[in-house]
Amino acid sequence: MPRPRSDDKRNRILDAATRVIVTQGLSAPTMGIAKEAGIANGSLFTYFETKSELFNQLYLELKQEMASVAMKDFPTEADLQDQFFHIWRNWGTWALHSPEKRKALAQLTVSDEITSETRIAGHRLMSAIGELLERVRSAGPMRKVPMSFVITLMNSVADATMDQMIQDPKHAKNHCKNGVEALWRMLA
Amino acid sequence: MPRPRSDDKRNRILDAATRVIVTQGLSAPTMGIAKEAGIANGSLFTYFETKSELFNQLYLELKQEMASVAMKDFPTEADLQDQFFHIWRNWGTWALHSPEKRKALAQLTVSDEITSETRIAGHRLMSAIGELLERVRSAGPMRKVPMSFVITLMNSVADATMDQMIQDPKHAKNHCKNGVEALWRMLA
DNA sequence: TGTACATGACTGTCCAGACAGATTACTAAA
DNA sequence: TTTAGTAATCTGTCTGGACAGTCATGTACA
Repeated sequence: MPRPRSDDKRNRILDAATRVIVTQGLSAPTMGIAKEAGIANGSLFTYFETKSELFNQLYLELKQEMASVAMKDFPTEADLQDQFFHIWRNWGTWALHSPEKRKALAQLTVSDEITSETRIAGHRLMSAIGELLERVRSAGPMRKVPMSFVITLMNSVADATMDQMIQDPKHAKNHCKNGVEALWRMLA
Repeated sequence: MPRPRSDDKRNRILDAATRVIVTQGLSAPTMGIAKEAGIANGSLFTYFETKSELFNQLYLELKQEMASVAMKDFPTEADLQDQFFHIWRNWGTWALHSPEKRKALAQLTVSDEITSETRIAGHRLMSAIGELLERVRSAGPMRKVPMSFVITLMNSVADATMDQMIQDPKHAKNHCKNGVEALWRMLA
């Protein structure tokens, strides 16, 4: 057997990319990412064929994390509103603890390096939340509004909320509550 | 007097930039913008010192247009909700007629080429709408929520609405109504 | 006729990705 | 346990292309 590729190194590259993207944006040289990860820039390309590939993988990784964080300790038996508040709190906590990951994800989301296949795969990761949202939508004032619109709305309110929490962490809990209540008024 | 700089040419550059940004993103070569505007690439730099400068100017120009479109035929005497619906309809119409400008503006907004001074100047252009929004906020369930948060929320709902309208123009009017009603439930 | 704009070839810089040689993890025969 | 063999990764230098901005020359307006 030949020399194996290390998962650890792959993760170090993804982590490094996250950090570098936050400070330098998506135009950051691969060289910088490699250096930050503690490897030669050439090695980066054995783990990710192209820079674009790296960004797409990172997008999925971050989206994945965001989805699984949201569902942590999910209260299966609680009522719909409590379930929603739960997810919201999880997101808030995550945003406060990993502001870099969130920033990087935001940059990747608006980038056109991310292919539509990657985006679709990303959506699939969020399907559990989508189903929950669907149950809220179909019973409220937005029952005749396309689901895609409702998803977009939820995402933007969530984003705005997390921004506010990060910008003014002292009242984070309050902002979190304000955000989810605003969403709830909108769709329930 | 020497040969004068032409305002027309300046506008042609800004228009060209809008179009090129939509199809190629902000990394579009200045060469392409110049060609699209029908001038030599060198000339672009007599009108805008740097590429960054061009983008900042374009951002302001678009923001300006968006603000003035919003206030067109403003019903000074109507009640608050009607005034808001009016603005919303104007935005919708604009989005349908100038989808390119909207896309370009969206790209510029998230770019870090746009300085904070430019952003502040951009906000000033929207102050009329801000004051209106303030009157709604201070009388509703969000009266204890920071204005900055409310502005962000309005912007995201507006964005989501316009996206939906462009994506499915047949039911644009409906989507427009759905959007503003969602906003209204949220803050009034 | 002077002054500023217009032009497009040109330059210096930057960077993604290739490459050639060094290194490593692992296997299997001795 | 040692050793030789193998196939992959790792490294850092190198290259080819792209691109923002310059500049020398030409041109048009007052």
